Amino acid sequence: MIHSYNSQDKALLAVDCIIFGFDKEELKILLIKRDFEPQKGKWSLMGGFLKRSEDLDQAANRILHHLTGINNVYMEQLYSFSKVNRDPVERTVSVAYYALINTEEHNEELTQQYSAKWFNISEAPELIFDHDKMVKKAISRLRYRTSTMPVGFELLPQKFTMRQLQKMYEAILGEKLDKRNFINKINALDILHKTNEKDMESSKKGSFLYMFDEEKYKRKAADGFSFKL
Amino acid sequence: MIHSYNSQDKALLAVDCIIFGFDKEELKILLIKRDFEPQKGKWSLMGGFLKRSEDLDQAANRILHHLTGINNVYMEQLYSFSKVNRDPVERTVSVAYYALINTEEHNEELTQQYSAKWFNISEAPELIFDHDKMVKKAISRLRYRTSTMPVGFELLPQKFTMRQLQKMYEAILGEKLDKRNFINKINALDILHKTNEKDMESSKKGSFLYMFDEEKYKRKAADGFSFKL
DNA sequence: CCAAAAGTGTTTATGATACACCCATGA
DNA sequence: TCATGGGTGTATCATAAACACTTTTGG
Repeated sequence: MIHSYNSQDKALLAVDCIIFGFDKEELKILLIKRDFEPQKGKWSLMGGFLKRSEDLDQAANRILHHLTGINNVYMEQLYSFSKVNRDPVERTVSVAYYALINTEEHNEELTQQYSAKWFNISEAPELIFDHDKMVKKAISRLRYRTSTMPVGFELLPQKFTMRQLQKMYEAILGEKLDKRNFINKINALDILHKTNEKDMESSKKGSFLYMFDEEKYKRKAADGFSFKL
Repeated sequence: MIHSYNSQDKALLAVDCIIFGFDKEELKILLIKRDFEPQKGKWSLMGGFLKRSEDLDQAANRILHHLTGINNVYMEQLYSFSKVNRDPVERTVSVAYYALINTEEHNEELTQQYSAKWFNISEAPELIFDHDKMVKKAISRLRYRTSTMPVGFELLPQKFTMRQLQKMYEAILGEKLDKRNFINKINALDILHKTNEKDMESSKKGSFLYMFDEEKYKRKAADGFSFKL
């Protein structure tokens, strides 16, 4: 075994982002239509290459920002994909990240520049390379994550109704939930703040708006409380 | 954004292996004493660099084989570590893998060549670079994995007693389990095969040896059964 | 006055936990 | 005969799941 660094092969390191959004009913992903080879014209995840001056988290944030104009969102490293010929042009290892963003907040000019489009996860087109695998893995990780941590609020506006929250969880988990059990569970967690405001759009009666109380959650978490949906 | 591949920075891609073993009482990791710079003489994980001709899984297996002489063990990709200066010599991104092996089966000549040594996880020395972080993450992943999949049998001989199995889970989870509840749960899973043989080493009465019935598990899993310890 | 969504508790079932004694055997 | 670990079942508790009616109000 040779331990000298300079005799080693180097590889291109890419970062691909699975960008999740939610639009009242369905979980969505943001895809771009490639305007460059290879596979020009096909749909793919937004990606880019790692620079010498940044780590992978920074690269993922930069790439997300390029496409959406958004910073400071929930992002998590998913997995590194490395099949030798996964990219036909050059040996490239890709580290996949997934992000949760509020679809309302992205910069539409930018996404238009990239011919990006939101797709329901159930209706997304076939993607290039191994990107379909990445998406599949991202959904599975997201399901696990949302059931063990208060992750997902990033997909909603700051103030949201219980029904919106429930629909979001249903979209992520891919199953219907019981309304009363859901509310009981969420209330038992005691990490939401009920505002006095009502959302009047979805019904005549109106429904109360809630906010995620991150500080409260952090205090409880530090105190040994463990989130479990 | 530039899409040409050849204008991009390349990086060294390393693979580091967290190698877990179990010796009747304690969860252990196999560490090597570095005989090369940087940090010569310090303890570290076994690692190596990705070659052009292999993917990360293959690299991890190759590296594990180099140190232990073992092939075909349970291995799982953990996470990619990429802090810009994590390796002082050169920009290196390291993909961590963890493996579960039966400590009885490794090749001691090889491990001696590398000045490798087994440490109880609670007594392991400080490691170079970010390897401590890797180990911590590996333990946490291992705990999750063992409680949702029949993973861990790899740490035991093919035939094992209920008590050994329980001790193994206790070592991984870091907590004592109730003997009766444990056996009830394992039996309810119905994925072990009870042999007629007894292990006579640990007691005068002797205790029955069991084997993991992988085929049975696979059939059940394909049928929607989900492992839950 | 009625359609449409909001809000609200209790009962039942299931799974998790706690717990103690007899058995077999070699020394 | 006794010390050591092996083996076994039940009762209780906690959490999850099932379930239906009343309220509000804009049209």
